Amino acid sequence: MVTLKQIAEKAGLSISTISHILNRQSPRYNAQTRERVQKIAEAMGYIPNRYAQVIRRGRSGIIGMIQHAGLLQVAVLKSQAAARAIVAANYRLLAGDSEWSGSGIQTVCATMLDLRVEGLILIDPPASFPRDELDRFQKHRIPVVALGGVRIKGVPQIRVDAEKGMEMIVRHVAALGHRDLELVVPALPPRPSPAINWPTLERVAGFRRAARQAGLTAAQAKVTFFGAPNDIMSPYANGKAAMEQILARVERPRAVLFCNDDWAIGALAACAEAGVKVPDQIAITGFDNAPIGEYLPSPLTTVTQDFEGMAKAATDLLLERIRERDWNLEAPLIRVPGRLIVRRSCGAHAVSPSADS
Amino acid sequence: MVTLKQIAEKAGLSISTISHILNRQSPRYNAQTRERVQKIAEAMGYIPNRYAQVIRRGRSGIIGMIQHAGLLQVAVLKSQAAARAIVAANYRLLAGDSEWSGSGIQTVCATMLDLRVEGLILIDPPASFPRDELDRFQKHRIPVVALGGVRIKGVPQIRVDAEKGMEMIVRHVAALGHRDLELVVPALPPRPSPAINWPTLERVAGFRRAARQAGLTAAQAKVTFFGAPNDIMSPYANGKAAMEQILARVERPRAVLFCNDDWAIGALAACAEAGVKVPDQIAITGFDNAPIGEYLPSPLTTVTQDFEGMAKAATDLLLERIRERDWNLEAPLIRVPGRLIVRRSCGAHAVSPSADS
DNA sequence: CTGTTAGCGCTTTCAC
DNA sequence: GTGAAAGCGCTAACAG
Repeated sequence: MVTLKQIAEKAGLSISTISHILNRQSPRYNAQTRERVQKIAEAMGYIPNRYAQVIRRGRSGIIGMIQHAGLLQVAVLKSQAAARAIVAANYRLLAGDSEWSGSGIQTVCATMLDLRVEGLILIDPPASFPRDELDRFQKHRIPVVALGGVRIKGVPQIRVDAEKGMEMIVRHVAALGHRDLELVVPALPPRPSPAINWPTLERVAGFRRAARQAGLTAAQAKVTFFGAPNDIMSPYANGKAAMEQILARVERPRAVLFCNDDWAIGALAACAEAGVKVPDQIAITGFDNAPIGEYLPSPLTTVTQDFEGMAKAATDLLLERIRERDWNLEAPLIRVPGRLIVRRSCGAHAVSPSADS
Repeated sequence: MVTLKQIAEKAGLSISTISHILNRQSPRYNAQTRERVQKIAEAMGYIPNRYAQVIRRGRSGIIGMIQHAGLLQVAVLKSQAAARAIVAANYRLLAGDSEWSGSGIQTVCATMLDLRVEGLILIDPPASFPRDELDRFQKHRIPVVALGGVRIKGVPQIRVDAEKGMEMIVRHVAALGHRDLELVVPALPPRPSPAINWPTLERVAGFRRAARQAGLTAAQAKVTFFGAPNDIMSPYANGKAAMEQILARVERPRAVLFCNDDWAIGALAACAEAGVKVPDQIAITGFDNAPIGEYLPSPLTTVTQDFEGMAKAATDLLLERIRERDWNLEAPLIRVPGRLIVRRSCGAHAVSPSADS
């Protein structure tokens, strides 16, 4: 690899001069010299050694991002939006895809740490995110923010307003004349810490409130907790299994609401297998607006989020904390409202075909 | 951040001693001293400064990985498998998604270069991957390998045997009694270089050969090139549009074969919208075995790949080239056979319900 | 406008 | 067993 020294020799100048011209864009040099040096560097294929720069400058200029892209399209959308925001802020991005699991996450965090990220952004962190890894960042005064996911103590978070989102769906479904609603949410751990502020519980709250306002009885607004806690690996299978269980009952609900599109996709599969027509016999809704939702045989009614704006906000929050090194420990939770997207799966088109999008 | 110097002071030893003990696992020290030093380092939260290590050692220990796929589940599966292989080989991973930033691939490659990756693995590179970026790596003697994707000159590649895969599907579909097959493949650029060895063309070849062997006439084995060349951003939309066009024709094929599951998903949506039953009226197949394919209302018949094994092979190839710095320029193309997965979308279950998986 | 110099944190050779 | 010293590629304060 070409070094400043080699360029300096070739140009007959000193190393520091070359450094100034090449890596500091200093205007205080003779235009001719500057151009000549630039030409030489270009010709030799010089790439500044970032390791040397970082070690001298004392900062890495890197922001880390940890996600679990897995199967979920929305996680990818979020991380892409965050990546754009980070690059736009003139930072380099170090992306890590832990599978949110034991050794995966350790490895990723270790890389983040030894590459000295200046800040860390978590995409949809699960409740199982290891506390001690987080503490390590805290200890080294590396600020962390979360985009989506579960509330983590000391970590500022930007996410969709799950409660309001659920309310929108319930209101819409109820307005279509559906009674007997059922909300399916992933199971919580045995003793869910109330401090944690689970989006799931917010969804349940929104569901119940809106159902009440729509004049539904408690029996007409059932909530089912399903699956193993923190199981994010098999959303389709979970959705399918949950739906199968519902379909096996004597009395079926008229509409089943899911926490995300992926569970809803599994549910659609269960319905197809059982020969149950969506939305004619049963209505299904999702949440998050995964791109594929539009391309299912029964396109999903769902709630979308402003990924770009939220990612920007999360990044800004992070940058601010990076700047003022002495950030206090209050960690805001910012809920951003989503937007209802009506498609066929809820049965809206039986009522008013023009209501799409 | 804690440095060796600080630890040395606290321990009353010299920096080089600490360095040996901590970062070289040297056994040549007094066990007591070693333990004491380790304790101190632990307590102080020491993390070796990788920038300093790299600069001294002269190698980064990082392997880069570039992917270029947002919505496609299989790209994620491949990259996760590759990531595991890289970590298992004791390298750090630097992952970049070309979609992740404004000027995309440029930015990502720049990061790869200035973090001095020792090798680069490309996940499903498109034909549009810029040649000059590749040349830059070549020039700096950084080996590059591709896992899947389009054939690139000078880049060793491991991918599924597209031709054989297609043959398997055709044979299966023909055995079910379907005549009038149609293969839909993404359009190629105006003058596709024959040197490039397009997987698409291999698929076409496999399709034609197997059709002939099954006794189908040319008219019974149609090939349609669809969409804009190199458009990997909208697989669902493309599949849907292609299918709509087919459904609009007076004479419809009995089975439509797609190049990947994502196009097939779009096609299923088109069928549902048009009220065409899959597989009763028309059979559909995909390719790649995206996890969601199993959970569609008409689960997709498809071809799966050994992602883990292929990723391992690609990584091994890369490591070998990193090791022998003077790698010659012959770049093998290794085709790994896939495996047919039969589900409902092809109509197999109408014939023999037990043939699943 | 250009060059000298003193490091950044770490590794490694070689001497004690 | 341990430490002194040189130096990796680069930056920045300061001198000329």
